[in-house]
Amino acid sequence: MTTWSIREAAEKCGLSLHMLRWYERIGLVGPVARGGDGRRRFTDADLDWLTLVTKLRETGMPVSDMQRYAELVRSGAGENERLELLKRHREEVRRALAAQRECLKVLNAKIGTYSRLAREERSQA
Amino acid sequence: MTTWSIREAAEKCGLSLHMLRWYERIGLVGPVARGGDGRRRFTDADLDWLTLVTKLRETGMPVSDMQRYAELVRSGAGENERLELLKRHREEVRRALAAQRECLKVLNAKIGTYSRLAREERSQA
DNA sequence: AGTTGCGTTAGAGCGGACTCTAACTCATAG
DNA sequence: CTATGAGTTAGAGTCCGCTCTAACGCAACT
Repeated sequence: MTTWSIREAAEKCGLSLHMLRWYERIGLVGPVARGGDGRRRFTDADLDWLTLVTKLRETGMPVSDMQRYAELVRSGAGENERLELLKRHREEVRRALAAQRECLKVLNAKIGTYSRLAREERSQA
Repeated sequence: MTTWSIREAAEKCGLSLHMLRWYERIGLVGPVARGGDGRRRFTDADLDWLTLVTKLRETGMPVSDMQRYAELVRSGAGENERLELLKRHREEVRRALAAQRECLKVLNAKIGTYSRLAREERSQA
């Protein structure tokens, strides 16, 4: 089974070395296995998990919620609560999505008028 | 011309009294006119601006960028830089939008499997 | 006259999420 | 055999965006 150094893992999942260590410390991932020299050896499963965690973070799930979720997954139980957490976050994401779309409309309109102004100014000169 | 107390303004734009004062302090809005008693009187223009500001914040524009934008608008100049700021933020919003969509897919899949598990468990009992 | 309520200011404090530092251990290269 | 480099830990520090506090002013009610 192939495993990855912290550096490789960082590369693969787009997090910094600091973040990987910190995520492990706070229980957001792992505990990650160590090699004979005491260094982290990330498995593919670790990386998959990190990919999920990254997506959740990127979309604004609070670290504390992710900690709770990770804890439940590690314990192998609490399916109901896990479902709850995911559903709650999904609602959050949907809300945010709507807000982004709304804002995009406003931005497009504003950018349109500014660009129009610039064009007029140029043709006037 | 109708104007609004800080309380009414807060109600209308969904920000707290604290936030309205703070936004003014840091130059994100106003300066807001005062009545004879020294209290704020928000105009409709102020409220429109606050609505925009709120949208920008909700979609993650940094406060410092909004300060800069507000400063330019107040000065009445810097159309190019304003355009820049808006375009940059639009890119950011588009990026976020894509991330949210991506995450939503993952969430739906995960929620699907958890729900399926729960259903099976129930029917097994 | 006093107390209640809404407002004012400037500044301190807080919570979240990193981000960096110091001190240490190994392993390899020169 | 020492110096370089990649890793380890625990803890301190930083940045952002609020959020709260203290001390005060004014006006209306009782």
